Amino acid sequence: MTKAKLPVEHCATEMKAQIAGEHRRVTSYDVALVAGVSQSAVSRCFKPGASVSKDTYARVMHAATLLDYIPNAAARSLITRRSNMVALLITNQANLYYPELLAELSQHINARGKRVLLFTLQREADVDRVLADVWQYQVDGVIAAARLSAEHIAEFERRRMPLVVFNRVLRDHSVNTVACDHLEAGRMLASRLAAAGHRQFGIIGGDMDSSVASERRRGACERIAELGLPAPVVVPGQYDYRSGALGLKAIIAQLGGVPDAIICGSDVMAIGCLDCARHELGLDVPGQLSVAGFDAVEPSNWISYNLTTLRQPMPKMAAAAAELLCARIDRHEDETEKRVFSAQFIEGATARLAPLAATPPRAATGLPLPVAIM
Amino acid sequence: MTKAKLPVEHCATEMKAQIAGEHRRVTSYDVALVAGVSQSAVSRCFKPGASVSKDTYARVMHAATLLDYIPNAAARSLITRRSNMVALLITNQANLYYPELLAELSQHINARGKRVLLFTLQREADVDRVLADVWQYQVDGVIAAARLSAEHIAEFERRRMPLVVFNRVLRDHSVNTVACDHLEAGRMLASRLAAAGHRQFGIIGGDMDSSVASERRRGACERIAELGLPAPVVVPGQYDYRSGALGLKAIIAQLGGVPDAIICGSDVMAIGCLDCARHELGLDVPGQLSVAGFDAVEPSNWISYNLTTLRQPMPKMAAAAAELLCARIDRHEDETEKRVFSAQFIEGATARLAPLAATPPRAATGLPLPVAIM
DNA sequence: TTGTAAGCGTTATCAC
DNA sequence: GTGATAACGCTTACAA
Repeated sequence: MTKAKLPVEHCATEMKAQIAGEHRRVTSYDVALVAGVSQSAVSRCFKPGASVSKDTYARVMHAATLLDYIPNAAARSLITRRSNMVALLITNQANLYYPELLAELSQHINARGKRVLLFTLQREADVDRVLADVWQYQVDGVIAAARLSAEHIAEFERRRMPLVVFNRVLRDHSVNTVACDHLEAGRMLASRLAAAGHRQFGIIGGDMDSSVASERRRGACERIAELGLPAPVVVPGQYDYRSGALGLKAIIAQLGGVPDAIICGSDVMAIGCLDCARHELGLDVPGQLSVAGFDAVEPSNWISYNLTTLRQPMPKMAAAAAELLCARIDRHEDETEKRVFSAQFIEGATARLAPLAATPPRAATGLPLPVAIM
Repeated sequence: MTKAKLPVEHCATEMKAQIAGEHRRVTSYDVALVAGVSQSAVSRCFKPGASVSKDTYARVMHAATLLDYIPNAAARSLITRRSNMVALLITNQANLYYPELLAELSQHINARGKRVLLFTLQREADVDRVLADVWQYQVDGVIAAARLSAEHIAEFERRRMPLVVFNRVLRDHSVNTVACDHLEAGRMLASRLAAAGHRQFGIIGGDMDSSVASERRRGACERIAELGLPAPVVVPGQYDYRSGALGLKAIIAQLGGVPDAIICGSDVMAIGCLDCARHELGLDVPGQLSVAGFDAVEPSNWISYNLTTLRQPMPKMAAAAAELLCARIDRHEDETEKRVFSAQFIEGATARLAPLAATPPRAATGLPLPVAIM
């Protein structure tokens, strides 16, 4: 009885050897031959929801496993014009400081049946070189966590390439965008600190490469000016630990003394600033000096720091980016949308803060308070 | 005179409109038509080092830019059997704790003209599901920073898929491997601490998912036993900050007192342990208790911690992985190789250490001391 | 150097 | 439900 079943198996192993010898790949045609059906029948078996008889399906699948057959995605994408790949443009810096971003994005994209083709950028300026590669690989869409010029945007439109820009707001451009409102976050932080009586601010910005940090700085400066407080001392930073200490010293030097509060463009700089203030300069934080950052990175929550900071809702943002892109790809939605999330204030313990009642949320955005509805 | 040149431009714009209307892509055939050459001539122009006349090249390139033509990588890979894509399998945990790994790998792979197709794993066990996708996408090779079973390895061989396993040593398998010697690192740390007089150890391991942490634990335990010291108290951990504090308390509870030293499977756990010891339990580190970790993550170097730890040479390891894989892909090198790097000891200031002379490097590996050469 | 023509391994469109 | 056949957009002998 076992003999009756052998022919197929035997044929399959023989064929596998032959295929290997010819340096070919196992194709749907080979499977068809073994299964005793047509090549198109094999193709249908691998297309979810196609009409195939139970019997055909079983024989094809059996032959396929015997031959280790897997459909070739390149050939498929040639005819379907769908690669099921999404390009992700991300700066090394972004991945370094927000490693969870990649994980979240990747999960959401995979969950929608697509894969991530990764393009990491040393600097934001590398976008040019990288985009040329992106076009070649026939990706179905792009998520760009990097700054794109007007020309870049235009090229995406010319090529009808679905695009979602992540954490970079491009005004005057009709582009799908997911971002955290860093300007608002900067304003919010300045408001909360001002409300607690801080008057003289120091600001450690990000380097010129980081639009995120500069938005935060701008927001804080705007709000400080609106409140009629003394002009803050602004110094540049590189987004890293060392910049925190350097920035703090630069601010003290420029000011000829210790400011009331220092706003840092990122948590890592804030932690650098904090360590320097406490351990090098012997300052009492927050007694003599308040220090605040942005991002709520993991260490900001550690006992040694417990930093006053603002959290970007990364998981939500990642989910939104994947959703927006897939809507354009799969449902050909044409309307562009900008989803802007607010940062969440984390009180921490490195800044003196007034009770929240004194600074209602709307005040933080600089908008007039709404009239009570009832 | 401008009119003489217009026909080509005019023809191109007209053709672009038509192509868009037909919902086709711009192909090399379209370019050929505009340039007035054959399709194969266009193909040759995009193949580096092909023989094309200066004139033909210029006309083709002109037509190509007019039409926004870019060769289709899917079609190319179909015929060349090269996708120029490399799959990278990485656990979310690995990316979270070693974000620079991704950047380094990506850079090296891009530098060799290949792209990274990213497959992130929630847990190491997800490898199964993910591998099925990997085969479809016709990648040229795979770097796996995840644990692979013997069956997985066998499948790679059956499919003749080049593979480099990263930071997981698979004994009894002929597989290209790049790793840090975590066993040795564990032994080294135990040796250095023992040499400084620590006798009673506590060990906070990684969870079962992390082979890295368990190798480290095994190495430390081995060495402690060899030295005839009391058996260490070993408690599990999740690789995160919280596990450090929980682990410390569990160890103290089991031991009925504070051990001489605690070895943590990762820096983040070590930092958690350190914060708990100092700020919660009021212990003097390293006066009453030594704490050490592994990895030399960025925060370990911050003033507040200055952790005793061991660094994996990540940049070198990433470079080695890319090199090994590309050698197999591009030069069809068949010999498998295991490149194992040693971790670098970072003294830090959270453990009491004896001067190095007392523990020469070879002793740390458990090998007999070499006879002096001179 | 250039053009012709035969694939690469699928999916899609038809008749049957 | 199933099987021919024509794409998809490219590379690569081979002939000219």
